[in-house]
Amino acid sequence: MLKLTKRTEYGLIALTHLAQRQGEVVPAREIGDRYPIPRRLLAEVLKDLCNADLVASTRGAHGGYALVRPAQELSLGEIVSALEGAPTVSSCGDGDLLHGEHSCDVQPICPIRSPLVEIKDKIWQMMLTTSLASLAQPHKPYRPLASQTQVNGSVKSSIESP
Amino acid sequence: MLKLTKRTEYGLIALTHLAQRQGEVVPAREIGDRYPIPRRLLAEVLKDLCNADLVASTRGAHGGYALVRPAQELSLGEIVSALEGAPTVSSCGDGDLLHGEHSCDVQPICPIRSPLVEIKDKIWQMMLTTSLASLAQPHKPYRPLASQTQVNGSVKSSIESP
DNA sequence: TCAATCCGCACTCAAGTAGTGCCGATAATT
DNA sequence: AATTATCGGCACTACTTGAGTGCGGATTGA
Repeated sequence: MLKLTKRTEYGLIALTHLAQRQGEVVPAREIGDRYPIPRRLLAEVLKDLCNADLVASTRGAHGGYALVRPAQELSLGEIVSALEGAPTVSSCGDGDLLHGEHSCDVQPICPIRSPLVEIKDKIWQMMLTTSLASLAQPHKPYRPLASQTQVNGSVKSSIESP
Repeated sequence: MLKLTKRTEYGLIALTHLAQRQGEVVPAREIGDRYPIPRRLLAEVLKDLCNADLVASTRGAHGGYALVRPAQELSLGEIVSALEGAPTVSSCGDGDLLHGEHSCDVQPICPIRSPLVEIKDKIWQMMLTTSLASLAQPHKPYRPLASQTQVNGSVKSSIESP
């Protein structure tokens, strides 16, 4: 339903916490104490981040986790990719579609493949160009993008649905 | 996992088809014949689009569906919202968060709420400013956004994951 | 040795998604 | 009036994914 999972949410919280103690080795327990995240799940998430080489783990007493790169160089895209895979948006178009390849059972007459892929890539690009550091900062008020595919007026703002 | 559902995919196919016959009343059967979409599911999707007043239905023989507005004035956001609700991205921040309200069990120390909401809104804004008409057109090659939160180099391009 | 920590396997439970069946209501055609 | 093509609504099954948990083993510092 186009939403990020709890895993990602927890991962972002953990990474943000690690970012605040850059250079230090922080045990998972400390993070679990500070935020209402199920300990066991947090461990799972940290393991994934470790496998993706976004954090480094130290075992044994006084062990824990640490960022392998400064938060400015960690993109949201990498984090999401590590925790739930790259966003796909549509079921077709998961391959290397920017260059014309595809495999989709609605093909070859599927009229929406390429545009949907374009949307996927927009989202993905945004994530790749958003750093963990920028997430940890207090954010600026939202400012709509200058979009290239404008809708002629009459865009409803009744966005939320039950 | 940050993807649109089949319902939305089918809906976009159907709407694109309707857009090509703007003004005409097209039976669901015609759409079902042209694309490998389960008939029954397609009917379900069209019903939802009808309830959301994106298409109008005519019953009886020679009945069918038609767009209520030209495709240029139909936003992707409206369509997605009709078929699967507005994107939430994070579990917290589903209310009117642009103006400071929130309810989240990780609050008040959740360090990622606002930024995640910001991301959600970026995605949402993109969908609201993308028209159905632009989806139906052959798309231009992808061009990265000029983003305001650039990552310092070293953004991996190994995007796809198993 | 002991305690704190990470590591790995496997499992339950709930929720969401995909898809289907059936029959009634409506309306043009004959 | 009967027929046929179409939409409308209810309810159901099967599958996939997500959230969360238990347990014991391996590693390392004190």
